[in-house]
Amino acid sequence: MPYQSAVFTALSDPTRRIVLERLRPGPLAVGEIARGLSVSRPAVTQHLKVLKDAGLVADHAEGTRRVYRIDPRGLGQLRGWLDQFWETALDAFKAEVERPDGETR
Amino acid sequence: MPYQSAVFTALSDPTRRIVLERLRPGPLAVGEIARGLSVSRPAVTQHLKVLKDAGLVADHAEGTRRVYRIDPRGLGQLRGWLDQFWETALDAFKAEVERPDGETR
DNA sequence: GCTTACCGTAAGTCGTTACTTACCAAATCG
DNA sequence: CGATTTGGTAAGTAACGACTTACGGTAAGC
Repeated sequence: MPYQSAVFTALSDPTRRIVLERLRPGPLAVGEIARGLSVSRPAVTQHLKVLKDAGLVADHAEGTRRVYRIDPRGLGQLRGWLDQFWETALDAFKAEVERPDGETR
Repeated sequence: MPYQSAVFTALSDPTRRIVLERLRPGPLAVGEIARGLSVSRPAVTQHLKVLKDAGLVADHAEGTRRVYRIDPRGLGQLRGWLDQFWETALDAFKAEVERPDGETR
């Protein structure tokens, strides 16, 4: 099960978000992901480990290659947090606006 | 306008997420946010600056106190990213599942 | 079997960041 | 006006994180 905190940590790095973007059209092997990126292949491997621990990608062996794909679970985790937060925060926000003047407590 | 990358960076820190949680029911002054947290008040101020730069909170002066509240713009930024990513990634994911056998390209 | 391709891991380095204490400015209250 | 409350800023430190090069291990190809 993906851990919420791990999802936020994983998404905080720009390179990892680029990796996710590259996987969006479909699965890719590590070398294919690294090709065109500005960092080395081992760096990509390390990023993939973080993304995997967060439940954002999944992998499987394919001969000597290792193919990674988007894992919907991590995205679902984020969506759940956002949906819940969004709703109650917006309610509070509206209630605040409708409150008479500067009665902030 | 909140910058996408700043939103992810801001949300990556656990203490900042706790600050957001504390603001969820409604606006609070800096001292009230810091009270009960495990970090000092100046640390909270620094976190609030990061959250503000990301468009996740907004503030206004109220006498000598400074009141912070959730800013919907930052959350909207995140939601936009997630919605777009979610949709196309899930399409690719489904297409992958329905693909005959191991034809990974 | 030997070479080649592919990838994960180890170890070390450098920059960033979250935190603390100390200090200063501004508004309120007596 | 002086004292108090409130909070942002400065400076210094310690820990973390992203990166590199070097290495080892496994599957495929000749």
